Amino acid sequence: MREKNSADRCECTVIHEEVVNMVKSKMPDEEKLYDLAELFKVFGDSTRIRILWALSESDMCVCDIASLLNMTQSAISHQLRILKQTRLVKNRKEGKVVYYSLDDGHVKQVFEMGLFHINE
Amino acid sequence: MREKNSADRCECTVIHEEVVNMVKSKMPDEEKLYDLAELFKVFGDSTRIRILWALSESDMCVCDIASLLNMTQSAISHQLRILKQTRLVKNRKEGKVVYYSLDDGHVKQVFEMGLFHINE
DNA sequence: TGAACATATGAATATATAATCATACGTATA
DNA sequence: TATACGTATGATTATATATTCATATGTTCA
Repeated sequence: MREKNSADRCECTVIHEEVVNMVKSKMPDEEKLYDLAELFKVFGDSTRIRILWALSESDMCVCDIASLLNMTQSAISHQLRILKQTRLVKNRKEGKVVYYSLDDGHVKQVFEMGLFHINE
Repeated sequence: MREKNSADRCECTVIHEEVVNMVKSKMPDEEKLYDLAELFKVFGDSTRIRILWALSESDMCVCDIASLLNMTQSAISHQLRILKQTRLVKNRKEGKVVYYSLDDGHVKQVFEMGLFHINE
């Protein structure tokens, strides 16, 4: 029955039904794959990735980052919010100044994985 | 002089000029970070990530994938083109049928890295 | 050769999202 | 307490991109 519905939607004959069923049984939860895509999406923007890279070198305040990347304070602040929501960065407030830093060590590992691929 | 320009753009005083200069000297090439963002962007779509995951289980033809993911053949075909351009998948033709498979082993590693983060 | 089918693709549409702009908020200090 | 400054944020705009739709391409087989 599920196959029928799929066939309706994909408008083509299932060529290898056994393969499809096997793969379907092994696929992770839909939700988990969506979360994974969301995580990668955060890394998939050059502004955010440059912010993350910068923070892997040193904690910095919003103004520092804006200066470093030659962008407006507002643009940086918006992106930092996204990075914070994803728990990739955290911040601490000292008076008027807010310092941002990486929230965990995985960020660097994900970077290295990506560069490894590119450098081939 | 570079600092002046940055200050113009970021519309705020550089708070820690030494930090900014230090980080600036350690940042990878702009181009490399853009490439990295582009790579992650490809992973940052749930359709593409589900395709990649499926192909990590078994080679499949376009029709199989469309059936598996309950999407149209056209949508899958468009996404496969992007995955092929990024050299994440490759294909072989057998008659009318085109079989897609992962182009290298890094894909799986990148997945695992991402899931590791999510599962915390 | 013509019909059927698997796949690819250009154009159009719909939606997501990054940057900008104006402004609000919070803190230090004069 | 008024001003200056660092930061945050809602609304708008501009752009990117995922999907759909219609159709083209290429292959098999009768």
